[in-house]
Amino acid sequence: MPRPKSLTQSQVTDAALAVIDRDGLTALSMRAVAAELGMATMSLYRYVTGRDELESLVAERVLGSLDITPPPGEPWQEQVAALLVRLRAAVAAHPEALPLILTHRHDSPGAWRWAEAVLTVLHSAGFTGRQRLVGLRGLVSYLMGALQTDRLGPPSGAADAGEHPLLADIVRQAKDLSPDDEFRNGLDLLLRGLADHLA
Amino acid sequence: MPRPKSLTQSQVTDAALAVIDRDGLTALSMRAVAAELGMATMSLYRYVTGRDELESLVAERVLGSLDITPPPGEPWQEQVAALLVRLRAAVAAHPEALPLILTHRHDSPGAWRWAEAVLTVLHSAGFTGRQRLVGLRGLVSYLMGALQTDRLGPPSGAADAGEHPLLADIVRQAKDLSPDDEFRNGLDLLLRGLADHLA
DNA sequence: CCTCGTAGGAGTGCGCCGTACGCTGAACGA
DNA sequence: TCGTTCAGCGTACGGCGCACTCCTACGAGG
Repeated sequence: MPRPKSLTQSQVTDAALAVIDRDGLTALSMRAVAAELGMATMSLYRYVTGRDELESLVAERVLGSLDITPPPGEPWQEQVAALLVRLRAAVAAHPEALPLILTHRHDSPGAWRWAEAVLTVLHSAGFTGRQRLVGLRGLVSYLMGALQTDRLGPPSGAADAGEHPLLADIVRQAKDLSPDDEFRNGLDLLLRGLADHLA
Repeated sequence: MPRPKSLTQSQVTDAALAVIDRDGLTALSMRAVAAELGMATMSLYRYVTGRDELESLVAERVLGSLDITPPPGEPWQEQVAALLVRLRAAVAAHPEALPLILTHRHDSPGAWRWAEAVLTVLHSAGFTGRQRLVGLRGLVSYLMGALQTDRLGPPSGAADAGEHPLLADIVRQAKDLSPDDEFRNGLDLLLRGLADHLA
């Protein structure tokens, strides 16, 4: 009987993500999202209980869109790697939203589905429950840390070479290694460690 | 000639860290720090250029207090592990300050000294420049991610067992594994991968 | 076709935040 | 004693998240 809603929760979420991508996470405010939609600030509260829920929705938007079917016919290492690379890509598509995703990854259905997929691969590969625990946590920690590192960019080069020659060398070498390759190399370290455990 | 300062920058930093430890990072405000010191808000600006500098100082307080001498006579794995465990302990002593530390770790002299120490161990162990790059970045990413994971606590158990049996199993098993042991186990995965590279 | 209950958009205001600016008065050399 | 300098602080401003209150206009019952 009454007037129909003119927006959906999904549209509000999109607007929030657009603000974050364009102006950064610090620019995210109810006022900014409302402006993005051409509405009054308080109108948003018809679709969302508050800022916290809006943040959850943004995180779930990113985490819930993952393809969690591991590439068939590959060894378990490649299947795990593919799942990690996909998650990394999805988050890296919205680098400014990273802190939100880190905060909400423990109450996101999308993140649960992804974790279950990784665990399924490890289970099929023959890892015990304890090994799966250590493996998943290690992989996820590495991924989250790597995303954070990428987002901050290089160490600003302020470390002077005289006092920290090896660190300066690292900064120099990092220029010739793409973030994607670097991530994959670090990931291989973990996968190698896991394979040793299996044997 | 004028009235002497009644505080030091260090005392202001301590007060900020006290506020963070007691009431959380969101409670950190210039007003709160001033109240902690029994001063008016604007008095703080005599010691600190603004909130940003205060945050840097807090991060440096944590990162700059690290013992960076690796335990002598141990194999390189144990030396690297010790450095990582120490950094983890220092940050975990102020869990609420973690986001600050993550943000400022690239412009912190204390963090540079620590990184140089890790690289020195890897260099002595015979790793090439490229291997040191991948190794350090992998180790640091894992550490940062693990700290983040610990801070968030367990996955809130909301993942229902029916849909995600393996994940539910992980949550159950995690209860019997202390965060310290879990960290060390994940770290061993990386160290094992590194050792393989060396051979 | 008219009427009217109600869903929902918009305005206002409160209590926080960081911080720019300007005043007051204490401490010390002359 | 006086002058100078600067520590400490009061005020004010613009921005934030959010609670509350009005007013609009939609669409079903008669």
